[in-house]
Amino acid sequence: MTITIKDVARKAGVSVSTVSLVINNKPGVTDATRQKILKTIDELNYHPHHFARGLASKRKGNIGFILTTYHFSRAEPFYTRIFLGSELEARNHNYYILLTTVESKFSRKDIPRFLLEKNIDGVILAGKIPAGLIDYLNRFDLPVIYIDYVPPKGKSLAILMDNVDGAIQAVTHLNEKGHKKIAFIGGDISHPSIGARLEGYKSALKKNRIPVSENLIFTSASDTTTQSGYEMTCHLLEQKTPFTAIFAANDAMAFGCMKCLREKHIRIPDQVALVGFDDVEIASQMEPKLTTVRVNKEDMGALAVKTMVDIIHSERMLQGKFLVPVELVVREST
Amino acid sequence: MTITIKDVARKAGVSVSTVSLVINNKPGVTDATRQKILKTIDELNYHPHHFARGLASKRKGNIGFILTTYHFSRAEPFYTRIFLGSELEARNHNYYILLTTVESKFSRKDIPRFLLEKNIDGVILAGKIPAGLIDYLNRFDLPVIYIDYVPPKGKSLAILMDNVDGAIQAVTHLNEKGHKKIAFIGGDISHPSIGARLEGYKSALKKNRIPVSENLIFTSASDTTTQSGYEMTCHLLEQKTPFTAIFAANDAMAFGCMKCLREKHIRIPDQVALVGFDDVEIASQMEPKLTTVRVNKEDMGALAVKTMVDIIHSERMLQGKFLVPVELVVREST
DNA sequence: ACTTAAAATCGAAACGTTTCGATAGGGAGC
DNA sequence: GCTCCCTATCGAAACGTTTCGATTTTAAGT
Repeated sequence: MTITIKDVARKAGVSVSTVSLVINNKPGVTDATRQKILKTIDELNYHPHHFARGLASKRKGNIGFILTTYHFSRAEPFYTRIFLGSELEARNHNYYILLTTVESKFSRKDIPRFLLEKNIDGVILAGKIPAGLIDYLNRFDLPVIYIDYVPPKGKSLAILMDNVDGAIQAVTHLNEKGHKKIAFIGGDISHPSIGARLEGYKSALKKNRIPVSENLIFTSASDTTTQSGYEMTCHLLEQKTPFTAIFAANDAMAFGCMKCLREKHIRIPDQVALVGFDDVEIASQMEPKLTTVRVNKEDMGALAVKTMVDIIHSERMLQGKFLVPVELVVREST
Repeated sequence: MTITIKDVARKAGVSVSTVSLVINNKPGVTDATRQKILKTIDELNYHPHHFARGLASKRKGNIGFILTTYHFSRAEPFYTRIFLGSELEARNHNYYILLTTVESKFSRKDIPRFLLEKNIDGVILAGKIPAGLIDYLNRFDLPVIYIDYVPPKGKSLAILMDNVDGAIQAVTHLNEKGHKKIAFIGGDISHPSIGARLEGYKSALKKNRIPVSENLIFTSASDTTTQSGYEMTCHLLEQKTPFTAIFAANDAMAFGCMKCLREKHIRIPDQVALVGFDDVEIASQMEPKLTTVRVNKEDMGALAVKTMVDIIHSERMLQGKFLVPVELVVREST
């Protein structure tokens, strides 16, 4: 019933092994033969049997994709979009993505089956992943790529958004709009992304010969929520240090800033300009629409897969950090 | 390096085929032998090779899951959650879910690879799927299960939320709160879910001996957006027919109702009570928090997989509609 | 204890590929 | 025309299971 490589070989008048060479794009086949086989494959509508391939070769043709249930199912489709980019890119390379979620706290019952069955050529981890699982993973010599997260210890390959550059773009933009007194509303500085954004903020100020004033930097909040953004902004206002713009460490905090400014009847952007970071879905639906920094999420996912395929084929692991460029989206708040 | 069924057989002192029987839970093995083999499997930490299994048997151990890119990546994680339920359930049955997205308009280039390679035992389609793809699918004799969608023609098996019952619950709740004059704000009646909700509305009124007044039924909008909800509510108010409650066909429209009522300084729930449908993420964050009807999305996904596994093992296709129960979530708007 | 049927266990082929050592074919150099 | 080599092609083993017919064991009936 199903069409096998034998059918192709017979119809094309060659041996099975020659067809195999063609399928796998290997050298050592005359161009004429190759064309003939390709034509036959097309005519018969032949598709190699994934399982048979996986059995015979050591390659699995699958890439694992792990994220936490929380990250996957929350309303802001950040990791969902990253996955989407991965899936699309994987198709180009004829890989399947095996998506699985794990709980935020590690449990041995939770170990993805594709790991137990050694059913993948590599694994992509998106977002923060429980340390226990990372430890478990490191026991295999499987290629691992992190997206938007760097494990605290050990060597790794991570794909991250360029937070520093994003902050620089944001602050530079404010400066070009004439702002000199720019506040930073942050929190949880220990989080690498937030730290990087603060770093970019300072660096942009220096580049523009604006002195960095510690009075304008607010990082005492323990998280980066709308509530914290609200509170930090109130502190900023109470303190009376003059300022004309705010760079918030992420959009959630920026929404908090908006709320506080609105309550005090301070108009955005006339009296205070505001920039966020992340470009979450509702950023463009606020009043005023929020100027913010965006990363192409699909690109991050695609880059992870592309890199993974490279690693699998070259059989050499890579290490380090890939910084994906970000882009300033100018809207009404500046 | 990797542990195979042979290693298990050797260590347990039995033949490979006996081990195979045990792995597959087949009869014809002494309990003593079974226990011994099970123990050995555990000791060696053996896991059957997915590919080899797939090759030797005709079963693939994979279930395809298709939804449109649009449905997957929008902010309201409805289908994402359904997928999550499917994935969790699939683990219990030792199936992998192969997730892929397709564009909303069909293109031959877009046919999921797992279909071309015949790499799945069945396929689950969530949400509206392009007709071209459905036609293509029907050419195989693959089990197909639809979630939250029924294809317009042909026999099918669909898992749907119980819209009629949800509407009855909503209206009955309003009635219990003392409301007799309840308006229906809908739109796009041709959409099966919306039609069913209207039907449930009418049916609940009749059950409670409240006359159905066509003056209180608004279905002329062409879609079911917040904007339409807003406009319909304005019409309702202009018309002057007295009413004390609104049942909106979905949460988006309910938000539109809220906006209109707020503009006219009509207080919710004091002057007008409001019920929505769907329980989208932000329903619980509105002011006032919206009373609405919720379906357990994970359950829908899990049910689809459970049913699929049944079909695969029994080798008999099922047809019809499975209605998943819904639940009224009472919040501040009533 | 001996026969016999049923139950348990075994052995080998088959699934559709890849891979690698073997073979055939065709020029170049003499 | 005859070697020699290199390249293109081939054949068969191997991958880790399942499946089914064959064989052995067990237990029941005498």
